[in-house]
Amino acid sequence: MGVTIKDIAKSAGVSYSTVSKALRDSPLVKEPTKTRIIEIAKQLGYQPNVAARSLVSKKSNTIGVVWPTIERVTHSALITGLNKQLEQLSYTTLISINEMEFAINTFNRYQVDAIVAFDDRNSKEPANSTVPIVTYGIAHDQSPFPTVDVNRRQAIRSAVQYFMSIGHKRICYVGDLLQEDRLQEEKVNGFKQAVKSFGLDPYYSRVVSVSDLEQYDGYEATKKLLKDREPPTAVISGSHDLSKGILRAVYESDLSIPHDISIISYDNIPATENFEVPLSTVGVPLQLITEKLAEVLMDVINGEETEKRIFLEPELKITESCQPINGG
Amino acid sequence: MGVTIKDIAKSAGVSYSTVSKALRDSPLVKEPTKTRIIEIAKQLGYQPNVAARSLVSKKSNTIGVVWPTIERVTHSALITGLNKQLEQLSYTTLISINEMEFAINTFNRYQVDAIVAFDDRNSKEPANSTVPIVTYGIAHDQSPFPTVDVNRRQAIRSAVQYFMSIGHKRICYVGDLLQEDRLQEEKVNGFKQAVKSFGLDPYYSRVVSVSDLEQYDGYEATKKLLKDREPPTAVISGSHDLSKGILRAVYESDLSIPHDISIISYDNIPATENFEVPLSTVGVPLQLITEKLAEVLMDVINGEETEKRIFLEPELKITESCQPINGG
DNA sequence: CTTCTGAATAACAACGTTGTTATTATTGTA
DNA sequence: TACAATAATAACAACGTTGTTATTCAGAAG
Repeated sequence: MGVTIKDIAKSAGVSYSTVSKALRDSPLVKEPTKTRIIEIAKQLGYQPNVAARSLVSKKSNTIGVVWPTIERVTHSALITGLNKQLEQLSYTTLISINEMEFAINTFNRYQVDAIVAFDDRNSKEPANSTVPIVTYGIAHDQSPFPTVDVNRRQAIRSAVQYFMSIGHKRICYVGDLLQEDRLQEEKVNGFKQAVKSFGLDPYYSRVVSVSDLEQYDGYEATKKLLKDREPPTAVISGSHDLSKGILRAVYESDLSIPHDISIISYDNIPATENFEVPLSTVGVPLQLITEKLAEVLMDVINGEETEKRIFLEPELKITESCQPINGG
Repeated sequence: MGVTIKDIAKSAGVSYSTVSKALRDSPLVKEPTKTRIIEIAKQLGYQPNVAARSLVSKKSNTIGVVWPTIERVTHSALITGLNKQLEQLSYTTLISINEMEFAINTFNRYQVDAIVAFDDRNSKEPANSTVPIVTYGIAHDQSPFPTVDVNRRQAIRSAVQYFMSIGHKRICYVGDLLQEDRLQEEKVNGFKQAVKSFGLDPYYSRVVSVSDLEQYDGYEATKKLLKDREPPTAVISGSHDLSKGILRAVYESDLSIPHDISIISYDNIPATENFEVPLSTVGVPLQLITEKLAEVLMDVINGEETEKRIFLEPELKITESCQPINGG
């Protein structure tokens, strides 16, 4: 069925070891022979057998991604980016949506070179794994593997701080998820902490809950929020999708941005799509995250020492969606 | 690094071939020896090396899923279900989000036993693959691989037919996507065809476009729709999420379901979550799809002949969200 | 007390590849 | 012309596993 180097060898009239070298572009094979062999391989539609190759070389050039929460969209953009990043390093990405322990066992059997695990709320400590693991998500101290994480707490804090610096006193955060979600919790905590340490009045500067992170949830929450006697002058949104809904609700209430309300959105996407007003954002650009992840992966593969907790610092990108409180 | 059967053999004082047999539960090994070996294997944390195993057995017990459009949520529930289904057949699922041809090459190198490819609008004919392929999506005739598909056209047609049978004359379909998406097109075509062949007035029974399939899009479209002088008495929704928005918009307009408007939603989920009124649906239950996919996969793996085009017929589930036009 | 039978285990080849070592062909030099 | 030295290719072992074949050993039968 599958065409092997032996088939090519026979067809080219050389030994199979020569074929192997030719295909790996070894200098030990004469140039004309090499090109002839490569040509034949292409003609026969040869695909190297990973099993055989990784059996002898103990390398598979593959990264396994453990992603049990496929249904939550959160990480899909990140995984897409990581996939691209790794492709450039000539690694192939395989994804398992099974439960963490099972997935890790699978990848161990497959001898992938490293594993990326997305932190799940109910993930047990990944069992004994021969393959090195890198986790992404909330860095908890007990984890024995290097973790790459975004400093979400700091992100929201920066946003609050910025709003205060331009005179805002009533700053709300939209995006508290009722269900347990550590990533969201971090942001909420960042906000509460900031309110406290900056001495804002918690009556006006409060957290608004939503049932999910989609556009409609932001819309709904903001509608309610704007009915307050004294609505906020600045809003921080917990996600890009929420922001879309927030904007919609603001416009429907015949208010304008930034004149009546300033807004900053937590976001990983660098340039936000064409809204009426370009949206200010705070967060770590996706590419920075994937680059760091790829870097750490290469480190653990090459057995190099890595920092155990890597916190990526968010960037604040201010556009016309923010304005000083007494500037209009 | 990895512990092999030879390590176990040494530790148990037997030959490695005996270990292999013991772990595969062969009757050629005496019971006490067997249990002793298994015990040692467990202690050492042995994980069989897939590379070696699939090299000799030419089987990997793995199914590859090609899913380049990870960012579109459409198929995530389906893949989750398929994963479960295959797990029960003791197959492992691996996913690649790379472009079709690349992904198929990868899976060929990995010698997966079969590949499931989700039809992508711009998928070229999958190149020469040693591994059998099953596609899911719109069945186009030129494809040389078995295809499993849902008869979306028929689904929408059934809904129209049902509405007519209970007296509705003004029936709208919400869910035309502006971007090219063959799955959506099928539904729209089913609607248009039904309107024509059933002799409905295309002025009142029309297609409403949305920019995406999310809740807010349904909300927005319906808001506009209800402003018509003569809005429809029945609405067919193109997706579950759209339906949520449609319901919301109807209620906000102080209309009631089914008194003022009847609604049927295209959906793959059998029992729809707790809305105010349980939602009527038409579609093929997810489980039926995954079962069929798994079945076809097993067939192609075992080299059995399969039907080339498998169309799953949708089911209509009517609840209180529908009512005869002159019944209230 | 041999010889046979069958159970239990050991030894070995094979899977497709890579890296190392051995062999042959080619060239340059005395 | 003979002999290194080197280039090009061939042969071979190894990776960890499975399935087949060979060996050992106990007990049964003669």
